[in-house]
Amino acid sequence: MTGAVRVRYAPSPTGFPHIGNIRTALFNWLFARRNDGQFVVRVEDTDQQRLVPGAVDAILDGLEWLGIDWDEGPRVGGPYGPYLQSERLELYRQAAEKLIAQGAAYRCYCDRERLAQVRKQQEAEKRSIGYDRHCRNLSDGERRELEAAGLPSVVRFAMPTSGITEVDDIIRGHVEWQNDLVDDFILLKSDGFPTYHLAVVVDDHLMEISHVLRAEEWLSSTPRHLQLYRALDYPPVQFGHLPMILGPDRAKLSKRHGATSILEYKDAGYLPEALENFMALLGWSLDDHSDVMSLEVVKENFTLERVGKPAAIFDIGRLDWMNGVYIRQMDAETLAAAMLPFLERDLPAELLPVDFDYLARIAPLVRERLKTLAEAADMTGYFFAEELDYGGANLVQRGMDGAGAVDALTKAGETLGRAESFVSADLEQTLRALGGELGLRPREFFGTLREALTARSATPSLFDVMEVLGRERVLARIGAAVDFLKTQ
RNA sequence: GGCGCAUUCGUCUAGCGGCCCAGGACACCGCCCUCUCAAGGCGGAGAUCGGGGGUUCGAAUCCCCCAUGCGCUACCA
Repeated sequence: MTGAVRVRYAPSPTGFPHIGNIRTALFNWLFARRNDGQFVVRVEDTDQQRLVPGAVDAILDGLEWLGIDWDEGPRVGGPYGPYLQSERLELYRQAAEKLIAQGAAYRCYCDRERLAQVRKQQEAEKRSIGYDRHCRNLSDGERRELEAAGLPSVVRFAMPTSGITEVDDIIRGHVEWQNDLVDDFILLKSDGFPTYHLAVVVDDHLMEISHVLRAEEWLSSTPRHLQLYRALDYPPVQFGHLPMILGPDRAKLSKRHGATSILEYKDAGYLPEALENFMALLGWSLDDHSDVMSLEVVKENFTLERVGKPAAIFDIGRLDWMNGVYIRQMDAETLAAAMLPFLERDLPAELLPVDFDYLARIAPLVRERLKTLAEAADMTGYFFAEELDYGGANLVQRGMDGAGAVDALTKAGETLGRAESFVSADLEQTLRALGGELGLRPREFFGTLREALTARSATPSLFDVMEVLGRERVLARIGAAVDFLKTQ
């Protein structure tokens, strides 16, 4: 890598950042960190009409949640600020003026109506090449007249009408376009705001960005940017167009694909580590066998050479698996702490606050069963409940009858009441013995006990559950189950 | 319609001329473990490498054509 690496993530606050946007941020960050470079965040808020309130914070909060830190940008400042394009309008205006002065850009007075007309016409003739350059060849006199009439105008770039523009994209390789097929795009809108094309080139230059790593949807705009670099006499950056991330329907990721905002993944119970690991593997790979790896490992090994070209389809099932892997790696305390906010959110209010020490003993029992933290309340609710609802419980296991179940539970209660140890392994031993005496199969006996203690058919190991519940709760629940059976 | 990019199991991918009649992972199926559910272990099915031409002793890997998908084609980014 020659020269200092400075990359940027330049989100537009016209919506909430989805996996694709964040993956772009992640790759830029990875590239910066791997190459001892700087990572800049710049907000591209040049579309005043489509601004979404709160989007900037959602983007920044999302990055912070993931631990993607930026060296310069909103919230942290930096020597190349401001980092909000809406506060840099003068810079773009100057660039546009300079281009006009040297004949590389011109004012265009065409209104939307005429533009629509031109488009319609071209469509009918099946030759669409964008703006027809109507205002490009206006005489000075005509310009003065239009200006005097006070007509609103935009500034358009005068694309070369011959030759080609070529780029050696770090990821795509050599790509070229015929200049006469690129139309005279708008630089400055009539409201004085720049378009993306002008702003991105001016800022990337002024902020001394070395590499532009962005999604592939921008590849088609690259000849425009390259021509702008040339006209402005800026040394061009290195471009790298990242593969897109598509929804399961193979279309560009959007709201209809479920969770859109990165923060929604947080609420859905995904761990930042898992999400990052998952995203890193969307378009990048380390080798032929590594999938679960820490961000640290990804960072150490991240190179653009190993970024793929084909678009990737976002498969939430794989994210679920990855999340489960990371949950299983957590120790009891950490998992409990991670589960806590979800329990506070999802558990019935009367069961709060949650006793953290109790939670920390529950955590290991559900650790290998959780795919997301959002399942925590559902999976652990019975530990906290005062009373269980046996309405849907299967207290009488197949092969037993009601009387047998009452008998089994009663005997179990008596035995447990005087058990010396309430530790899982000991409980298992005594209950297995009791089950044998009662002539019940483990499946029947433990199944009935499980339902009595949890009102569920699937739980962690019965004896572990009993140990954590403790003798008092266990006896109370067995008693309640017996009462329930007797009133049936 | 024009321009551009892409194309290996359903999905994420490995592969950069012979190690590949294609490897790993998720999901799926079966078996084992087992008090249920998971987790874990073992095994299975699943890709004629989009199709067709070349180049080469030899191609998933290089070239050409076609098809398909996606992106751009806005005073949106």
